Amino acid sequence: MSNGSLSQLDRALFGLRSLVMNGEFEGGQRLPEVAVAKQLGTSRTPLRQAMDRLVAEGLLERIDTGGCRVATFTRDDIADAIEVRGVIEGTAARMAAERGVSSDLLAQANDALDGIDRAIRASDGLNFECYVRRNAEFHALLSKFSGSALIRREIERMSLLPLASPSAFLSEQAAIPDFQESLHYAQRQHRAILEAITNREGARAEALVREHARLALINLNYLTDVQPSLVKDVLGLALVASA
Amino acid sequence: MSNGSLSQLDRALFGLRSLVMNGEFEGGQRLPEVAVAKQLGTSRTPLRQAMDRLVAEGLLERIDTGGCRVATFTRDDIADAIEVRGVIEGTAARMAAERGVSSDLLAQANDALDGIDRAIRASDGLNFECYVRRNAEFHALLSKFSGSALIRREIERMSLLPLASPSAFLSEQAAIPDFQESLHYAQRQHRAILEAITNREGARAEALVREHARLALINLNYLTDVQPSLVKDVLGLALVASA
DNA sequence: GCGTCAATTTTTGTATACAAGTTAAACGCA
DNA sequence: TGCGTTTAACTTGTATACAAAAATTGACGC
Repeated sequence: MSNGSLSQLDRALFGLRSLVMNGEFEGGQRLPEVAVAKQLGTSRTPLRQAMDRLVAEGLLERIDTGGCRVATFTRDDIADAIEVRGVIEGTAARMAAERGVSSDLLAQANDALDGIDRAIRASDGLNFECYVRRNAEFHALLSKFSGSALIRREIERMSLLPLASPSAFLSEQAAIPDFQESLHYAQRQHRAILEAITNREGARAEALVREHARLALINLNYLTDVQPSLVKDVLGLALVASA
Repeated sequence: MSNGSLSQLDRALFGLRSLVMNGEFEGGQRLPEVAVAKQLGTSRTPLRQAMDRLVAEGLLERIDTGGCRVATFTRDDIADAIEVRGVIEGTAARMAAERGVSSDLLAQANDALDGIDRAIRASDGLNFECYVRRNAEFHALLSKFSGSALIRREIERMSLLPLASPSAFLSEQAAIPDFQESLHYAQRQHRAILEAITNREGARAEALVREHARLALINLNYLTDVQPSLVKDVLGLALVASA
């Protein structure tokens, strides 16, 4: 059961999540179990489990009379999700500062930030793939810093919501000049966050992380207002009403 | 399916949650599906769904090789859960202050607090049942104030964790004199929170709610340190290691 | 006496059948 | 034509059967 090959449940979970995120279903549409199960090449039992999990993730919602539908999000929903993610990440940073972080972990975070510096300042332009990887690494370490499994789980949870994750908008904007400047700004925030945690400045760390999270919101607005042509490529944006 | 009688899933969910919360199973014990299903008088299918939901709630955890076990909590876990609940409730309060709350909702909250006053100052001593009801009402309104369905859901989620809810420790301590004084303190915090929200003082509202949430932590410590005889009656405390 | 391997038993993961409920359509009637 | 009712098709909820995997037991050798 725990071997390399995926279980039917995992197949159904990944498959359905991908279908929904890519906007294969109309927002608000009911998902008939038999049809979707056939589409995913599995039976109703694991599909049903997958649906339950996606309901818990917030991607689907239950219908009173039975079954599930695809959830729809307003722009305000996305903004709230980003804000809450920032609030919990901020709590992780504050806890890290208050409780202290091992020098080993701090060094790992420094490494990640050095990697981001190299990715940004590469002689042959931005190494985008490397930036995304290192950025994810830094945020993962941040949630680890808290020392609380609960906090880590909650941050992961919030990051599963469409467009709420720290790297939700990265892949679409690599070529936009304005955006490259924004990466430098983000990196300065990263450095400040790590400094605050190292200096045990809890309130500062928390405030910085909250502000840092708002970059996702800024990117969302920039994308829909200035570069609407890219909107169709952003994973999960199809679920946002009138976007 | 949506009639008055409970579905098998609901029966399994409520039944299993109650069994686990009451400590009917050893912490860390594996839950064999067939046996538990028989105990709950249902079949494996709805029980399995119920288990999935309890895993999402954090009450059970999945075993790599299959199945579920009862989750165990350290005192630090409880403290973290209370802190995160406070942080999110605090965010709800701050958002309420920033975005503004309709006078109708504010009036309802005032009513709830008036009810708490009456429950505390009743001529024939504390009306405890009334206090609990009104307290829950106030906290429900607080999460509603945010105007965000996401925030409301997250607060509900955190309150499901054992001992993290705003009324987790109330029922056990009604007879303890020290505790009655603590109710007055809590009520002054309630009033201050509502005042801050009314005055659009976001930072103050957030800080007050965070501090208010810590009452749960104080009650937990008081209970285990000063009144260990009551420990066995507290719902969910059986899941806490060495308590 | 203890560790290791094999066989057995238990337990889970998955598919499927069936019943009960829900939605949609067809039909009749005003 | 519009509306209410009945019927039909579909969809979900639940139980159960079966196979594959894991845990347990017991035997055997060292």
